[in-house]
Amino acid sequence: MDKKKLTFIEESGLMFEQLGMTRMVGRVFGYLLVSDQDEVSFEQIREVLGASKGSISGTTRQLIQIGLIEPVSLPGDRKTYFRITELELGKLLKSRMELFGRFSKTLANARNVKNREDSVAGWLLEASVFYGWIGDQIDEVIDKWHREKDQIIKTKIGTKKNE
Amino acid sequence: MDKKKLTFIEESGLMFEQLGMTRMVGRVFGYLLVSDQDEVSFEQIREVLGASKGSISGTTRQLIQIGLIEPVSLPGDRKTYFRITELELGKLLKSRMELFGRFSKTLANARNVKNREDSVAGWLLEASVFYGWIGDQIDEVIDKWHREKDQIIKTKIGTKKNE
DNA sequence: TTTTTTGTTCAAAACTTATTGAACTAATTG
DNA sequence: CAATTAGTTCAATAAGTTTTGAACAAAAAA
Repeated sequence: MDKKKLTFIEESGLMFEQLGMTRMVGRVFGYLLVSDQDEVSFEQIREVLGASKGSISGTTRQLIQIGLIEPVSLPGDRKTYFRITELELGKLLKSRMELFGRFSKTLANARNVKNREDSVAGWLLEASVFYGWIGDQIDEVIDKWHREKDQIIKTKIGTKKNE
Repeated sequence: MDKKKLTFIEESGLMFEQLGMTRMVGRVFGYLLVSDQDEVSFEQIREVLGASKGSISGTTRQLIQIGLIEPVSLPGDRKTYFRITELELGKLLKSRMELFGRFSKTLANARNVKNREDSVAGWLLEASVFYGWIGDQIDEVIDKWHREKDQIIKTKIGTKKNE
């Protein structure tokens, strides 16, 4: 396997780790991203990543659960293959934003628990409104993306040439 | 200490854990949020949370580093006190969005590593543009918040009464 | 200067999470 | 049906992280 690809796979592992998932999740996802095949077999993943069957089994399960990859089975072939789910963009972001929604609720709750209307209480009110509001705003931005993406992508590629 | 507050402190711990920080970080922050004092001493935090000095020392350091709390010292008092930093809203969100910026770069990089212009490559282009673009959009949304927050908060409180 | 207070540091312990590997199940082939 | 292949499960282990606690440093008080 191409050295560049292996490097990329490790990078991907580290990135996913930073996003709160495991390194192995990032590696498997990274491998499927850069593979030159449409789908890759369980055994091939295990071999390239040098991991155990148990590890690949658990990791692919997680990735399927998150929705980042999907299993593929072929007639006349008992192996399981995997491929990248071409996610609707914004879904991952939306799910991350839900964390902020919960953060917002916790902040609102903090306010109820306080015995004093001090400056922190004022800030808590503002913050809980903010994090609630921002969720809706981001939904709108994502809608805008779907409406205008062709234009946005064209523009982006255009400007890239002049960098 | 109020039972409601202790419950809140634990909730806060769990939430911060989910955001990728430690439980103790969440607890200290939670305690400062709901405390009825403007600032709280090191020893008081240690006592309420039933943790060691070493633990409080490391945790407060982290929280200061993130910018969520700040140390306060008083003349004629050798103790260190801590209080919530009344963060400009949106800063936390912005720093989280930087992760998406990096995600975007990683996706763009994956595209360079591939030897084939397949459907995943197309998706990678779209995704890397998306995650770059969304960062700017969110900056705009945050600016909008600062311009219109008074109105937004008033509206939110108004609707809350009718829930 | 000696003592006390306040907080820091860091090695060890406790805990948590990820990974392996061997035994197992399910499905297919011959 | 027996043999083979593919993948799962789970207990044991490895790896990593957090917390403690004892020794230490800094600063103020006596």
